[in-house]
Amino acid sequence: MVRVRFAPSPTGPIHIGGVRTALYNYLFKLKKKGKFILRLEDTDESRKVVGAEKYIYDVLDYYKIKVDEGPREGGGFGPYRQSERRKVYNKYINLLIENGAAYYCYTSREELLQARVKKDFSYNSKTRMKFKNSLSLDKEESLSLMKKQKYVVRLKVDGNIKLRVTDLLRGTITVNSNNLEDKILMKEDGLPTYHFANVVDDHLMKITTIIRGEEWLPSLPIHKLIYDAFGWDMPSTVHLPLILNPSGSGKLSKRDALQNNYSIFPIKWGELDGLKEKGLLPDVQLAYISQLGSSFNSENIELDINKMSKKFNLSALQKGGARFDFDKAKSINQKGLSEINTQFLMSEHPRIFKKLELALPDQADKVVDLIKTRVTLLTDFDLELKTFIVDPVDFDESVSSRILNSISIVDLSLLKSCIQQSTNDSIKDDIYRISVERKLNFGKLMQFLRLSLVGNLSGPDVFFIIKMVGKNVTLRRLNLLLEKLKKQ
RNA sequence: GGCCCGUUCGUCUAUCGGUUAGGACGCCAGGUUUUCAUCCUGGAAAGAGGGGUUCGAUUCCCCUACGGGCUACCA
Repeated sequence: MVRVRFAPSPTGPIHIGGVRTALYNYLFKLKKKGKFILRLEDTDESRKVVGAEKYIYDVLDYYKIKVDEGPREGGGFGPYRQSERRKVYNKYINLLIENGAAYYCYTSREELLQARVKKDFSYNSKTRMKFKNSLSLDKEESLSLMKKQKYVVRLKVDGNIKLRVTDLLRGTITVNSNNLEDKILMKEDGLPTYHFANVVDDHLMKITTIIRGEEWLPSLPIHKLIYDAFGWDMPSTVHLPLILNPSGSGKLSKRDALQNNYSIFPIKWGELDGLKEKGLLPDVQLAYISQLGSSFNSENIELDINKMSKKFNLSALQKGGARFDFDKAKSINQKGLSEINTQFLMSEHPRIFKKLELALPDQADKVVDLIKTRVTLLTDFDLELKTFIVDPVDFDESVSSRILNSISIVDLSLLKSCIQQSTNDSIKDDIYRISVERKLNFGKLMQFLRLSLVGNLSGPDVFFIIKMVGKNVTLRRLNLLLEKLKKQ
């Protein structure tokens, strides 16, 4: 049974990199018919942010990623918040101390800071005896210090050992243990560090495959040593390439997103807009992210997460970092919108279509049916729907003056009676007949009609607009423009 | 600085030693459309550099360069 985990730390809004980690874990779980575990890595009291846990759940709900076991769902391997697992960590750290794989360290933060002034300093097999710890002191001294002051627990890493770790994506990585530190496993506050909690929990929660970001690759040898110290098998690992800024350098940043009007967050966080607010459909976000840094889902893009999972394969993953490209996401969104079920779209985003439904209760779905094929982002609907909701206030004067150069206001006014007497289906033919009879440019007449309806020369088919808003509104708008021009 | 990972069109990627190096987004041109958008057709555009191995290297190895990550009692 495949068991994967998504293990964010509730220190703020998760961003698109975290979403991708969650997505790949979820796709792998679906494909393998396994379990998806949510574990909150909240061992840093000082960095905990109120609302961050809720945000994680909101985001998973938004994407319809279902958690099999987690803080809210429960499950046989809980608790699923690391802050609630102190007893577990205490038990296992004692095991390591007993078998000599870990030791107590009484070195203060200040002393460490001082030691680090030398830039190549490392707390390891070569230097540890210079510090106060349970290896350098005799038993009584150590015990009395433990009572008197705060201490941490460190992993005892033996020197000059050739370590081999294997990553499913990157193959075997060899590291000399001299390059590793005696990492802190338990902090002064009695909570574990990431390295320790992660290993203990992954083992206890029977995680079979760890899929996480590349930033964890350097600590993999440390984790391997901890597994070895316990005599546990290490789960397989996949270290995903990082998502990089679209331009410039570095991993995806909030700043770059703000400057270039996109977002690295899924949904709103405080004042910060998410990709949702930027107008991307949730399915589209996932589909785009799924192909970032992999060749997966790039041809015949699949938006349905269940169908996506059938095609999913770890071998499609790329090793190099990938730049985020909002334009590509937009293009997928455009396709997604044109194919989406209109009723579903309208019910999922009531706020966008509320005014339209009030203005044209009977025609709203027909309008949306057409407009969804014309827009790229959800946020584009506002402008496109406006024509069907309110009369235009401003008219493009460069267009009206160009038309008046070849057609008089009197002739333009003929459009009114023409529309008045026509049925919806015959308007086009009737206007064409007038243009022939009066030797008027048909194109210009059409432009004028469009100008009156929309305010400029863009927008959907003129006769579609007339059919939707009705003859009365059409005539009103035509009048509005004619009156305005007469005054000039 | 040290350690680790990486490097194919502007961007995301295909290629598992022999290809006119393919696709997608973006860009440019043309077509369809009464307009705009869509849609259709076409175009420009890539193997970081240097050494090997090989009949042959984008593909395998080494070096350099460049990019990225880690280097906390943060995850």
